[in-house]
Amino acid sequence: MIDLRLIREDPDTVRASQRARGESAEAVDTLRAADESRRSVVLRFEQLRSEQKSLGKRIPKATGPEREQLMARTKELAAEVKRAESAVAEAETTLQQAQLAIPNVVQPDVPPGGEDDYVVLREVGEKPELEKVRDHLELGEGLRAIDMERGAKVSGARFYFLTGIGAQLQLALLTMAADQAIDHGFTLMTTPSVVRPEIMAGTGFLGSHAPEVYKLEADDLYLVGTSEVALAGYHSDEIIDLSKGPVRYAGWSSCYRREAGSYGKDTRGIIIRVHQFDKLEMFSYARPEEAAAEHDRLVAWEEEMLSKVELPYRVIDTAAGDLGSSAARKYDCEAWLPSQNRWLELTSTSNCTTFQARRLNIRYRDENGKPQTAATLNGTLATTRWIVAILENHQQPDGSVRVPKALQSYLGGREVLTPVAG
RNA sequence: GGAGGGCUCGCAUAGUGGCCUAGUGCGGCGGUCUUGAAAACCGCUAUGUCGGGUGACCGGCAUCGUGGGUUCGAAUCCCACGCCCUCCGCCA
Repeated sequence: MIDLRLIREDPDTVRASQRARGESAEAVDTLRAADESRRSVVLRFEQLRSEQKSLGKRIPKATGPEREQLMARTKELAAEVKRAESAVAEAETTLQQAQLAIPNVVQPDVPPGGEDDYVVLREVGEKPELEKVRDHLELGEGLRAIDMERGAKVSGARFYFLTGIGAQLQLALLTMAADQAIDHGFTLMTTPSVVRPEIMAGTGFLGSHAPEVYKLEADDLYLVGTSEVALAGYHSDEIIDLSKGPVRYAGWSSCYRREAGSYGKDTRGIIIRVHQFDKLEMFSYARPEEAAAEHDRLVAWEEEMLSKVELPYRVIDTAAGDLGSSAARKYDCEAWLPSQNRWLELTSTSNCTTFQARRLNIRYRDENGKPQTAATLNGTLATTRWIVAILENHQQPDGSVRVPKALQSYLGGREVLTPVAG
């Protein structure tokens, strides 16, 4: 939810942001008008209410004709106050709708444009030179690590089993990520997979993302698509202490996504779109002035993980039109995918500035002890999808897969995963 | 699924129509006293929003789980809902 002060004091910045995203700049004026009309009806209500209260207080002491007169006047006022009050309620609804229609203000240096207008910030590592490229599914099936067929049999398309070494590999990866996060001062959390509507709405996923979200209709609850939702909700309606720097959580959870409208896309294996996967997510609460620096730290920690698993990757600065509604800036790390000769998103880190926290009412106290809205940030440290890149980049001609050094101790010292015969 | 209890300014509690401008205790902050500390005593101690000066200030209004209703007037009475807890039942 956008800051109304910004709309009042610097609407041009918001208009520019809307244009960069490819969205309506007029929405800014709609919001300004709603803000002003709300203020005027609030003023009227408060004046009437004030008169009603002060006259009402005189009634118990008044007698005779004075009392009659007061009663008559306050009775009138009661009706007027009621009308004014409903005008306020109406104006507030209008205001809120206009406010929710505007996504977060993008940071000034975010590239404008859509999905393909990202800027590559850096490319790290060497793409492997492979004579014969097997894709991750062929490799995974050879290792008896991935079972798509039975996933579909049991749960439908886009579900899978990780079996044996596949399950072990995921556990190793997530555990390594958790250890790294803990080393950097994060508090490890396992989080609820199911959340209340106000939490899901507060994190911004019920806007344009709504069709992506699983809803448990009978219970009016939602399945989370990332532990970001639960970790953002964790401190909702609280005033937290940020005086000693950002508060950091690492959430370990399964993630659920409907992937509506993506039928027929990326259907092979566990590449891009599956309904369920596991993730280790970083989440930071920070003072707004330190959010950009924290964002840089999050991306650095993602790169640390990528280098530990020895993957060639690049970092892109996502264009304005491809940002989620809560994000003011987003960096993605994409690993090389040999089987498709392209880059595959493995991590995504967003600076949501105060947008998400305003809606969830998450605040901190500034130097003067005054409550201020906090900034929130999130970033991926490892997911099931990383297995795809690891298998493909570290494959060997015989179908075996080299285990990156840092990961070996998490796999009982194994240096290579070898195909199972038969 | 059934039954019961609860929801008040950080925590704990008081408050059954106007004396509530929501009291008290704890905790926290500041001060007095003290060589220092403790104790004691004194003071302060929510959030949002609107308006005015637009500097750390002044005033109004709202908020006692949420939304309605009754009333000149609601923390208090009525209705609906939400959430938390306990017990019983059922259960991977």
